[in-house]
Amino acid sequence: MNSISNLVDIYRLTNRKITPQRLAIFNVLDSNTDHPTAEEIYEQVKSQIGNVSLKTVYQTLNELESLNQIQIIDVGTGTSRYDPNVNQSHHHLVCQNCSKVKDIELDISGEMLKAFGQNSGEFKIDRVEVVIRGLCEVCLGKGSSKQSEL
Amino acid sequence: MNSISNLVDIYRLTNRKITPQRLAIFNVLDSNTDHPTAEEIYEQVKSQIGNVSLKTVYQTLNELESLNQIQIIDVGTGTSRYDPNVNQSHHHLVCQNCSKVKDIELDISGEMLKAFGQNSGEFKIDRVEVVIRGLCEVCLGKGSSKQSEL
DNA sequence: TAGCTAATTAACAATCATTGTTATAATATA
DNA sequence: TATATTATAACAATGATTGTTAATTAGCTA
Ligand SMILES: [Mn+2]
Ligand SMILES: [Mn+2]
Ligand SMILES: [Zn+2]
Ligand SMILES: [Zn+2]
Repeated sequence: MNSISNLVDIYRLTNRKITPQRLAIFNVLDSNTDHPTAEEIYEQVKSQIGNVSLKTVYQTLNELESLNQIQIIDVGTGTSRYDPNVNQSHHHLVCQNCSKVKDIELDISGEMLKAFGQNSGEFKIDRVEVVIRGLCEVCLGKGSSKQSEL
Repeated sequence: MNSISNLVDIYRLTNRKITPQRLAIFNVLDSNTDHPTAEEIYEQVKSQIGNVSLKTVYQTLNELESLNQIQIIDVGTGTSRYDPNVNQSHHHLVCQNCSKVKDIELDISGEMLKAFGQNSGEFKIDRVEVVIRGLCEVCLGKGSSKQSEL
């Protein structure tokens, strides 16, 4: 994601209005590395500006994606995650216990991409997404098989 | 997935009943490489034995997964795919145009796994899933940006 | 082969994430 | 400040999946 001021510029240039709701959403996303859900973003925005609707949050997030300012990722946890990290190519670690998502930098290039291409037949590769499942450091500490205990 | 007769054995051994619905579902899944959705399996079963409920299909599929006889995969197309290929470790190609899912054999081992492990910090890796997005051979033929034209 | 019982099914309602609709409100600009 | 345009909120709707439960069936046994 660009900086908030850049986003404001982008919104102005594309004839979109700068509303308190949008600014608050930009703010929550800004350098956020938590891969929050729409609901989580909604809660944070609400605590900042009092009132938003979940619909507005979804709308703005979809808009930001179509402007290539965020990435909507689905790692199979049932809800989409919103990721402002679009400038740096990266992949994801997903905790099988607490569902937290963390970035991992992997160079999918050279040898790997070659190997992928060789096996893919007639398929024209656009992008490669790697999801690594396992246990995060927090869940490793506690017994590994427990469900998220508060 | 095991062969159908093996599945029947597994079901007998675990005190489950061999019903026409279940047999038909086994049959649809048997050496199926299409990664069908529950709905698609439901339609095929219905054409075979006349009546099933979608709920029964979902139930049986979840059961087969917990018996490790199929794999439920979510490649972000909004609906789960059911994959009987569990004996052979593999990954997936997903067409961005028609959403078809195809298997791809990739050796995620040696160099790659080492690289993954080095970047993953304290994270304990259980499994690595690779999703390769792009265009399948069929969609490459037609103009690439069209939606599935019948 | 008929009867018994536990397991299964089908019908239906419910859930959850996400999107559609629309009347009201707020922003940008002249 | 008035006006045009865009955005918001409230609410309903959707689609995939799961929950509930009464009726049915498979598999065993007499
Ligand atoms: Mn990320
Ligand atoms: Mn597969
Ligand atoms: Zn965890
Ligand atoms: Zn295709």
